[in-house]
Amino acid sequence: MKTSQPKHKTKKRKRNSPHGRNENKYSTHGRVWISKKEETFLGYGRVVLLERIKDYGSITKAAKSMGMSYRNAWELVASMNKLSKKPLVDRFTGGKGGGGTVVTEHGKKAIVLFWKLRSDLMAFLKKKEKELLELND
Amino acid sequence: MKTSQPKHKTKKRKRNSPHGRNENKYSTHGRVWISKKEETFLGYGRVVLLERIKDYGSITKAAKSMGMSYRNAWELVASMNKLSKKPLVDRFTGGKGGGGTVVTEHGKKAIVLFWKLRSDLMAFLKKKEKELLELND
DNA sequence: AAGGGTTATTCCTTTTTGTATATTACGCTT
DNA sequence: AAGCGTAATATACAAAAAGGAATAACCCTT
Repeated sequence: MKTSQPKHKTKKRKRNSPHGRNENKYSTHGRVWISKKEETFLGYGRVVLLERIKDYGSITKAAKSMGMSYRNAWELVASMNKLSKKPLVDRFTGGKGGGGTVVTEHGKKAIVLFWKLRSDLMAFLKKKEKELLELND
Repeated sequence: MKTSQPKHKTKKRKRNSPHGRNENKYSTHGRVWISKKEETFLGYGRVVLLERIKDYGSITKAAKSMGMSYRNAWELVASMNKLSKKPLVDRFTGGKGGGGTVVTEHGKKAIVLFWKLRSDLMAFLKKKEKELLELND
């Protein structure tokens, strides 16, 4: 899964001062989202939710798996589908297993596209963090 | 001032569809901030506040000028100064004019540095927005 | 000594946000 | 026809965040 943590710690060493104590360094943070008509379409939480739905086939289970209330999850899904010309998920109620929700092909493309956007942002932030050294004097 | 709007509309033409109606296009948005020890140090609102303080020499007037409560502004200033090794502003109470707050040289450098970070983010977002065309099919 | 305008601080109200719970509809399964 | 687990929806409650107002402290000016 895109959002899972690596199983082992990275070998990269945390930079300490030459005197051996940890410094409080400035760090850059950022968020990106995609919107349409002043309304949020895709953001980090929404895309994670989409992935969980893809994994579980159910809004209920997806919401529970990430500690989110069903109502909140449902509202996010409704908003995303409303703003997208082609739906990101197909929902059906009743039937085998009581119903379910599946991510469409278009939804999967949206997921990939957002992760690309976000990883590029992360690279941007990492690069920019080095420019903050002048604040540390 | 960095945050003021241009006096005249830009000549750049808004892109319409070939059929003449305005489309609802996807747009990218983003935010950046600088933090230290999991606490926000500099963000958009904070830096705008710093600039207003630089212009007015007073937290009270700066806050009023941007529709912010004095209390909120004071808390932001206190947080920024607390997190910065060298203070961003010097505050003095009583005296000529009742007191005041001035932005230090280090504070001015922080302002410039943050605007550079943010303008680079804006350029990044503008570039990334073109990659969203595949969502518009 | 009084005034003025600012910083600094506290208390309380209001607004917003999130959560918990309950109910209905649905359609396949048995 | 009854059961099942889900989507869909509404209501009430709780927690948290934001905002407003009031007050004290400060020190120069007059």
